[in-house]
Amino acid sequence: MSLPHAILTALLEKPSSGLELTRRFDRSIGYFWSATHQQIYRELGKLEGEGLIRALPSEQPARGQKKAYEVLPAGREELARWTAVSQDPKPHRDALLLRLRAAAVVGTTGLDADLRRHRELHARQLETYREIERRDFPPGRDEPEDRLRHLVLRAGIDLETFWTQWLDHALAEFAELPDMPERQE
Amino acid sequence: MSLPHAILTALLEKPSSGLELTRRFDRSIGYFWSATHQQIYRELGKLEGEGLIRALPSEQPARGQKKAYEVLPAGREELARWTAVSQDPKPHRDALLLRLRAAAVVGTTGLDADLRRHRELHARQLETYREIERRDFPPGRDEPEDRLRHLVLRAGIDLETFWTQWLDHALAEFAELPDMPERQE
DNA sequence: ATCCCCATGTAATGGGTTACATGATTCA
DNA sequence: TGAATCATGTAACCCATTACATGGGGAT
Repeated sequence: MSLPHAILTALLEKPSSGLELTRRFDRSIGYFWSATHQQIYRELGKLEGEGLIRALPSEQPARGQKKAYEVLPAGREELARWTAVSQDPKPHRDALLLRLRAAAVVGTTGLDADLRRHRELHARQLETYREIERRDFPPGRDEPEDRLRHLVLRAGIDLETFWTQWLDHALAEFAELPDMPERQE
Repeated sequence: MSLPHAILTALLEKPSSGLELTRRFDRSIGYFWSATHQQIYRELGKLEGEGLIRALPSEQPARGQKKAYEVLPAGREELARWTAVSQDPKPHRDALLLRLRAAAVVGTTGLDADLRRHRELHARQLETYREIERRDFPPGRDEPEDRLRHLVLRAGIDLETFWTQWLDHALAEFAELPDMPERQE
């Protein structure tokens, strides 16, 4: 139940059309709450129906036409309410860890290539985050909003750092391991 | 598409009934691939239909009766195939980070209490992991299967360590922040 | 007998993913 | 005018979540 609130946040930061939102979900918000354009359009329709946002009164709302939305006061209130309310952390799901556990039973054949690939993906994401940090949070500025957003970015940086290091560790273990073909018991 | 493979792994480690599987998902496998008993029963039915597992031929399969399953050779092959195949990492979704970003716009009221709560939950999970490590991986043993499973546990330990530290950091920032009521712009 | 817990399920709902459809604009 | 791209959507399917249902066994 967080997609609508992700959209409200993004729209408060800057009123946008569906496609602009989609692009911003690919870049920034989506780093910790991903969404496809289909989800976004569906949700924009719902939010408008509930009176939390409205289409900016400009062009004709025909099919191929841009339609920008802005947040209404009710939407801002809903977001503030949701932000303040206590929520339990969702249980994780990590397919790579699951595959390692499976590999302990059926053998590690083929896994290390993918571990290397994941390592590179995480390293690249880490580099992306560091660029954003250099660009958006140069030393010196410290408005409260900046500090909060920087904190979020820091979580991303530290998580990607963890994963690259852990994968290095895992690959080192793999190098020492006997090949572990899948043994029929 | 990983739940069936999580179940195959668990059943290879030890043939079990639906409820036993549910309990083990609550304890160990579920730490990185959670599932409820409804999901598990549904999936057990599917896996049996596909000929990947079978019910152990023992008791009568009446409604209130235990029914244990074991993995068939086809199931082991499917798991080995899935383990070896390259997979893209799924995009994350983290509601807490999203709430922080929302807080940068609508104010931080009420958030720090929940940050503290999350910190305690992560600290407790970390303690659980450390106990498992002491119990299951005492110094000295290093069968290949153990090293893989230990590697997975290490990921859990390091992730929880990261979160407790990051939340400490976040709470320290909050303490310094002006109260940031939600300002209407 | 009744109550509670164990064990296996069914049904309804909702969100996410993938594939496809349609109109508008731009450019060769 | 035809192709490519932008922009907004629809539809179908799958998976996860929540609530409920049913039967068996043990304890008081």
